[in-house]
Amino acid sequence: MRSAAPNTVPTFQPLYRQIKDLLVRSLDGGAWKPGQAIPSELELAGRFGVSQGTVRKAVDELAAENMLVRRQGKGTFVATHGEPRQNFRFLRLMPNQGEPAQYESRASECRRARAGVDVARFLDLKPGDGVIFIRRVLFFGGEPTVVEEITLPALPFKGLTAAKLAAHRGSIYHLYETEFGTQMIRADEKLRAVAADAATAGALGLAKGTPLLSVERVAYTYGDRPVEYRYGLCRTDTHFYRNELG
Amino acid sequence: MRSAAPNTVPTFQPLYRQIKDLLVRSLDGGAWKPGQAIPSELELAGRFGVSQGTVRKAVDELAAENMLVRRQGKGTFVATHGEPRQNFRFLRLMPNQGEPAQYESRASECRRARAGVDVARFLDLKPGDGVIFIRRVLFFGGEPTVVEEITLPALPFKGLTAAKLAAHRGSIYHLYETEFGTQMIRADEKLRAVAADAATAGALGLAKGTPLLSVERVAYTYGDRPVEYRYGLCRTDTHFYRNELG
DNA sequence: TAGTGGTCTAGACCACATA
DNA sequence: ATGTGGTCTAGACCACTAG
Repeated sequence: MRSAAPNTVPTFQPLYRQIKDLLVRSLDGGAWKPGQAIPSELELAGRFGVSQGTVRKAVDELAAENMLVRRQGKGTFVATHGEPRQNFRFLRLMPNQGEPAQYESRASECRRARAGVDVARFLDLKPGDGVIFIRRVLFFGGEPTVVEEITLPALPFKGLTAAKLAAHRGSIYHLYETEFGTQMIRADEKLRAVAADAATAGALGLAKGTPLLSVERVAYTYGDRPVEYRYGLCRTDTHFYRNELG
Repeated sequence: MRSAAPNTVPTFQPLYRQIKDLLVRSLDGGAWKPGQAIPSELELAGRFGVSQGTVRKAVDELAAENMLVRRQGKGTFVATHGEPRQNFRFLRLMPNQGEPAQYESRASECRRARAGVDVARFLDLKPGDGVIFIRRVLFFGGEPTVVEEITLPALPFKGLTAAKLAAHRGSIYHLYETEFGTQMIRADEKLRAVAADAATAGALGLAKGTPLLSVERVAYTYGDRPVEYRYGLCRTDTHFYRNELG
C-alpha cells in the first residue's frame, strides 16, 4: 500500500496515485482507444482490489488533466481529438469578430529530414535522428492566416505523407491519434512578436516586415514524452490568440 | 439539501457546491483575509451542518481555482499575491535564458479619467463612469521591457496615487489586495503582434515599427466581476510569453 | 501531544442514460 | 429496470506541523 521510496526523499505515494499510474500505463499501451469507454469504476475497483472511492479519485485527476472524460449515466471515456469541442484546447486563434471560423490546412511540404541540435533537444532525440518535416498554411474563412512548420520523430510517425495530410479531415492531432496511435495531452508554448520575412509575407498576402505572432510549441503525449515540435507564424490583424489565466 | 431551481431548467445543485458558494461569499466579504487560515474542515462542517467530506469537496474546488491554498498539517489559507510563488500565475514573460528576473515598475502617469465605450464594456461600467488610468513601464534586469496602460474602476480603487504605486514593493495585484481589498482571481487575455509606435519605441529603446507583443487583459475578482482592464506592449527579443496548454 | 489536512473504506442514495 | 457516474455520510487511520 506504500511506495518504497528507493533512494530519494521518502516520498509518500497514496494508493489512488498508484491506480492512476496504472490507468495511464493502460492508456499509453492502447488498452482502450480514444473515444471508447473504459471499464466502470466498480469493475476497476474489483480488478485492482480497492474501493470505488479510490478508483474515483484516480479517475478524477485524469479527467482534470483531460485524459479521460466522464459522462454521467454513460461511463468514462478516453479523450479524443475527434470531437470539435476538444479542438479549442490547442487551437487558440480566434477571429476578431464572430464565431470561431472553420479552417483548412494545405501542406506544401512533407518530407523526411534529420533532427538539428535544437529540434533534437526539444523532441528528446539525438542530432541526426530521423524526423518528418511538414510545412503548411492554415486558412481561416478562406484567408491564409498561419504558416506552420511541424517536426515529428520519424519512428512513431512512419508513413505520414502529404497525401495522408491532404486526405484527413479535422485537426492534425486527430490524425496523429487515428493513424499513429499517438495522443497529444499537453503542450508548452513560447510566444513572440516577429517581423514577417519575404517568404512568409508572400504566403500570407502581407507586406514584408508585418508583425506576426510567433508560436513555438512542444507537445507531449502520455508520460510527458515530447512528440511534436511546431513553429507557427500567425497574422493577428484579423485574429487574436486567446488565453485564460487561472 | 436541494436547490429549488426557481424558474430555469431544473438544474441540480449538489450540497458541496452550495457550501462552496457560501465560502466564496465569505471570501468576497472579507471574512478571512489573504494569507490567513480559514477555519478547519471539521469546524466548517459543524458550522454548516454537513459532513467533513462535503466541506472537503467544496474546498478542493476552491483550491483548484487558486482561491484557497491547502497546507497539510497547517490548515487552509486564503490565496495571496504576496507570495512570489503565486506571481507567475499572471506574469508570463520570461527571459530567453536564465531565471525569471526580478522586475521593477515605474509609473509615468496615474490620473482620474472617464471610461470610454470599450473600457466601459470590459469593466461592466457605463461610458463616462469614473476610472483610474495608469501608464507604466516594467523593467526587467534594468531594461525597459513592457509598456502598460491599466484602467481601474474609480470606486473600489479610490485613493490610488502615483505615490502609492511608487511606494509599493511587489506585484500590483498585491497592492490591490492589501490597499483596496480586491483579489484578482482570473483573467482573460488577447494576444497580438503589432508594430511599435514612436512613443512606445522610444520608451523601450527600440526602433519605431519593431514588432511587439500586444497583451490585452481583463482581470476578474470573486464572482467574475471585472475590475481591471490592461493593455500591454512587450518586447520579445529578450523575453518570451510562456504558455501551457493542458 | 494535539490539531490539521490527506487517504481509504463501506454503504446508502440520487441523477442520468439506455434498453 | 439496470447500469453508470455523482453525492453524502461516518469512521478509522495516516502524514505533516507545531507547541
